[in-house]
Amino acid sequence: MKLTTKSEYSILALVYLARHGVKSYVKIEDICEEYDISKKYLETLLATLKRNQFVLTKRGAAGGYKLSKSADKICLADIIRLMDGALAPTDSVSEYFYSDTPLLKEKKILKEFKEIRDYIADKMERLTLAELI
Amino acid sequence: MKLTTKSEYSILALVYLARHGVKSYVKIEDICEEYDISKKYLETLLATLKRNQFVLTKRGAAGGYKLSKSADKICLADIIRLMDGALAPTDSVSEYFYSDTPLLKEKKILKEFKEIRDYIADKMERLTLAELI
DNA sequence: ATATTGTCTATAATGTCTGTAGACAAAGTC
DNA sequence: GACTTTGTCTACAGACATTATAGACAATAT
Repeated sequence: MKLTTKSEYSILALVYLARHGVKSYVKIEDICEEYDISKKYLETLLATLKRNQFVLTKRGAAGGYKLSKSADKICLADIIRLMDGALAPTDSVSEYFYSDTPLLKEKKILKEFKEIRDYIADKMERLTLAELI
Repeated sequence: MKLTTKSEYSILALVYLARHGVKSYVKIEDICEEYDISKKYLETLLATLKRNQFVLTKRGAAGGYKLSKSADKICLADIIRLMDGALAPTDSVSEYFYSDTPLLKEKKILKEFKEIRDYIADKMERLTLAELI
C-alpha cells in the first residue's frame, strides 16, 4: 500500500461529490478550489474514475461530475486499488500479484505482512464515502 | 508504508545473520546465495545498516558481517524506517513529517489512516528478529 | 453564436528504485 | 612480503513512477 496523490485526490474529489448529492453536476474547478489542487491533474484522475464507473459526467454549461452510485456503495479499497494498486505492504503478500521474491523463503515474515494486508483490506473495504461526508 | 527491496533484502539479511549467531562473521556472498539477490546491491544496503549500528563488520579473509546486538533488540519498525521511511500509509498521517496536504481538511479520512499507521507501527515495533529465526 | 464545461493525447521535470562499475583498504594465509 | 579474501567508497545509470502541464477538440446550455 503506497498512497500517492492519485488516491488522495481521488478520495477527496469523491467525498466532495458525495457531499454534494447526485441531483446536479459539480464543476471540477469547485473541487480544485476547495482543496487547492491542480485542475489539469485532477482531470486525468477523474477520467480514470469515469472509465471505471465511479462518476458520471456531463459536458458544457451546467455540466460537471457526480457520483454514479450512492455513497455507501463506494468503498475506499476500490478507489485505492484502482488508483494506486494493491493494498498489501509489498507485492510478496498481495492477493493480486504473483511474485517470486526472496521473501517467499521466510514464512514467518510473510505471515506478519499478510496480517497487515488483511487488516488494511478489511478496514478499507468497510469504509465507504457515506461515512466520510 | 511502502516496502521496497531495500527493506525486504535488509530484513532477510538481518534474519540470516540472527540465525547464524554473533560468534563469527558471515560473508555477504553467503547471504546473496541463500536468497539469490545481487551482491553489489546488498553491499550498499548493508553499508547503511552498518552506519546505523545494526551490524558490525570485519574486513579480509574470515571477515564479514554480524549483528551488533542481540536479535531480540532489533525490531522491524526500526529497519523499515531506516530503509524505506515512515510506516504511515501516507505522509499526511506520519508522526515524522510535517506536511501540508489537502487531506488535512478531511478529519475523518485522517483518523482512519492514522489507525492504520498505529496498527502497523505497533505491530512492527513489537516484532523482533528473534521471533523470525 | 458564444461561453462553458468536459475529453483526449502528448509531453516533461523530477525523483525513486534497483542496481552496476571499479578503484581502494584491511585482514588473514603461505 | 606476496597473495587472496573480504569489506568500503564514490560515482553512475537505465527504467519507471510521480506529478503534473499544454493545447486542440467535443458537447451542451443560453
